[in-house]
Amino acid sequence: MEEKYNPYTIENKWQRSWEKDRLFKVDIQKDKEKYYLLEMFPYPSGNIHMGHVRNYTIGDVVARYKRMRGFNVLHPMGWDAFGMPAENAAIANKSHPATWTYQNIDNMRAQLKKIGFSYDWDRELATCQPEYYRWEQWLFLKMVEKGLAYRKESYVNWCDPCQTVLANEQVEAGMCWRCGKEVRQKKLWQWFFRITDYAEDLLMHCDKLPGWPEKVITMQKNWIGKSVGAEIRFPIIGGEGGDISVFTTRQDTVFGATFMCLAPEHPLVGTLSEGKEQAAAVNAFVERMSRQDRTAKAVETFEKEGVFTGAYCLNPMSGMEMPIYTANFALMEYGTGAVMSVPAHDQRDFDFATKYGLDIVVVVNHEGGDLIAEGLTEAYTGDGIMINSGSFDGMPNREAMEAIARHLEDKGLGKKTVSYRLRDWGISRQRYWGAPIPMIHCPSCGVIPVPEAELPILLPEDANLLEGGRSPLPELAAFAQTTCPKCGGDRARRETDTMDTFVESSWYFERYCSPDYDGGMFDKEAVDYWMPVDQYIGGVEHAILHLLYSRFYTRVLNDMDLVKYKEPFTCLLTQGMVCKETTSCPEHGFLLPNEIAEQDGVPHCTICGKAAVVGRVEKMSKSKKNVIDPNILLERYGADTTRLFCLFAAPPERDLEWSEQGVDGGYRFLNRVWRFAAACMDDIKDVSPYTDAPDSLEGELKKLYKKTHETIQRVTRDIEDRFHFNTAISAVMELVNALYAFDAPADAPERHRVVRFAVESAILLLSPIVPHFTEEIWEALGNSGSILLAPWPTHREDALAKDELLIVVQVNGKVRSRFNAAVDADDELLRKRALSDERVLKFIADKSVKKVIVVKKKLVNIVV
RNA sequence: GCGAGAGUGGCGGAAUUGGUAGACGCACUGGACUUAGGAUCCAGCUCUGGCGACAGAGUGGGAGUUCAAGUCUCCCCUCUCGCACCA
Repeated sequence: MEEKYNPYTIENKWQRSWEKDRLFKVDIQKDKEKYYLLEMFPYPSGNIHMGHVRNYTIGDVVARYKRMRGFNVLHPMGWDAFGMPAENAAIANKSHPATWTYQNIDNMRAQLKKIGFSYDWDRELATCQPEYYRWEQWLFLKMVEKGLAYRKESYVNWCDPCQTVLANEQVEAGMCWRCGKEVRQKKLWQWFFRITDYAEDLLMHCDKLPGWPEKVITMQKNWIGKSVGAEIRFPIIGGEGGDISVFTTRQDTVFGATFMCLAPEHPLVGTLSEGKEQAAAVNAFVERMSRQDRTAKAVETFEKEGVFTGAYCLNPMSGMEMPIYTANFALMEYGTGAVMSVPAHDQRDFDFATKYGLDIVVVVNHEGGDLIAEGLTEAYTGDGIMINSGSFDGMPNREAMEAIARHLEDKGLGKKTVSYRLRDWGISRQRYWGAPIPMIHCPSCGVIPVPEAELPILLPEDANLLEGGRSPLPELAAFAQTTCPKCGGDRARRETDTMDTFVESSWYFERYCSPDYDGGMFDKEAVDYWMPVDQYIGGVEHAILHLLYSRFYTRVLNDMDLVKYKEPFTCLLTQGMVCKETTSCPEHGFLLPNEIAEQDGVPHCTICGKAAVVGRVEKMSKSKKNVIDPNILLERYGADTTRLFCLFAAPPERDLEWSEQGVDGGYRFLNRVWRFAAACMDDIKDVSPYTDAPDSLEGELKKLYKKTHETIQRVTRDIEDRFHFNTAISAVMELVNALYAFDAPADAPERHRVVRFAVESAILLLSPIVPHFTEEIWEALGNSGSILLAPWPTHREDALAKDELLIVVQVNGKVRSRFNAAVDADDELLRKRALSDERVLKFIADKSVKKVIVVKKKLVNIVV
């Protein structure tokens, strides 16, 4: 064993050794229990960043730990390879997205290998490969068959100059992020997945995911957003039997509905105002609303406004004539797009009614109170007793909810129903770099699926990307022009939209089970063995979309009998962000690390020399210029220190704050272990570790032996139960400290064997965390075979047994003294010792003892 | 506004079922070894008072339950995240 720890040579050595022996390759082994560990695969953006390093280190530790516990561990890695950055980079570099993507993949793969992650690289996949998206297209056709994929016209953010659809994130204050021109809402035909069919099932199973963080569960529940209420129809006056259907959760207040509000996009808005004097104003309002940025609008500053359509409807319960408005606070996407407005009991309706001088009718009176419409300054939204509600007067409103719903159903005026916030998943992207949607538009036959045998529909490689990100596919005749599979007509066109990249990431975990399978999406036997994923790890930013889509997709596969389970991920860990303080110069804004220089302990801007300001600790991001490149860490300290730091600085679910000193500390610890091992290696390399009962050991030896077993127990519990690697590491640090403090006579019997056991245990416990480092020492100890094939150590109960226990003595709950007592000391003995303790006597001298509480093996509390 | 999580030394963070608050690490201080050390080893390190033994206070604030509260209950404050005119 070298005297000095040299991370570079040993990391190189072991990475090559693992690869040569193909140690991470796994196959189905029916006789072994499987464990599928998955980290969210990266988008191949070009470089691995600290967030990746943290995510994958956490996963790697668990994978290596589970392997040592005897599981057959599947731990794959791949690339979420379709997406916009590739297109943008290709436009900027005048190259092709595929070139850019594959270069990035090569680069990032090499980086990941340098960190020593234990992936089965034989299973690597990239979602932009035709062998992958072919099966996605196949499932799309199946979903069309089942009616789960469909086409409808819907509103999108559209930029005219750029001729493209923008994602919500690309609309900044109503303007296009690229050209700065106004974005408008445009109606386009788009493909959707009917995720709303599964809303109830997705919601119900939220409570059957005990291995998921509470936070993610509630986020999913809120996103699905179930409301129980009623649908009520309001006949349009003079509308020849037509009516307006509304959704409400407060059907008890229906007698108080005094006007109606329709979303500006509601189809009735145009027809109701048509030919009336209000028509022009209504059209102008609708037009103005369509230009409003619907995502970035600040609610607080958003004023409720609307215009009267000139039409009226009838309140079916109160018989009142209600004016019909179109208003900006009515949302087409929710419920039916129409709101029965009850100003007395809904704040929005109240604001609107006050503004436009509309009637207010109180129908729920609060307990013992006397609400009158005239005196109201705000809506009363609480519970109470029904008034002004015909035969329902006097009923508690909670009861009236049920009674009115029944009444409406009996009279055929409405029905009880539920509404969800969740909307169908729009998967069309007017983009090039994605999986083509396998459909054909024929002028005579309509929209026709591509025959299965023609899959995959390849994304043409010879496309030239266009300025502004506009998709070249519609203009690429070789791709777009085709013959109709039904009538054979040659005037058919391919669908030129591609699929949302979230579709690819909704089933990649199944593909990993049999990545080369060409008879379907996956080999059923492989999926039956490996799936579901036992532990999934990734950033909380995917708490809703990716995870919800994957749960939906899995249900679709389940309904088609392709898989046997409904939930793809049994346990989920969402790791926190990697953060660092920002530093900025009053003149030059955020500063890069190399633009900061210390002068008299104060950071200065090296561009202008002014004092720089150290700002908040924030997520590492290029725009904040507080990014640390993992490559620098790998060069300066090596992979093991980098891994150790990521795990030691914070528990995984919490944010991790970058600290130079923290990395140093980790490096120092490894060196400390190394030096100890190197110093005692000659003594211990040829002896077998002491693993017998502790009886024949004494004094220091027994103490160290016990400490070793305690450490094994603590580390195992910390990793197994809760992934608290930080405390696992600190437990090993304590053991190492104990080794340094160890002071048994040089000739004590069994000395070397006990030390060997301690050192070897520490190495084994650390091996999932710092695998190269521990391999090297493991080898030096004379062990044959890789440490990662060694079994995880287990503790002996008899070694943990204590001879004496420290008993705490409290007086009135305050600790006043401590003493050692035999393990089996009974209450009476403890009581006597406590009461005769000299320090305790000081506190009870002039008082009378009221009560003495004795807690076995722990403490005595004396109440005076 | 609704929902979730968090608040512990100078800092990152520890504290099974309520039972020694501050493990471990960083920073800092002192000592040892050294030509030297920013290496290493040993020791100290919540605050206040005291040379000290020790005493008092202390887990965002305030009440409560209890022999005993960082931990349980209620109210309040602050921060972070998510959703947000959801009818």
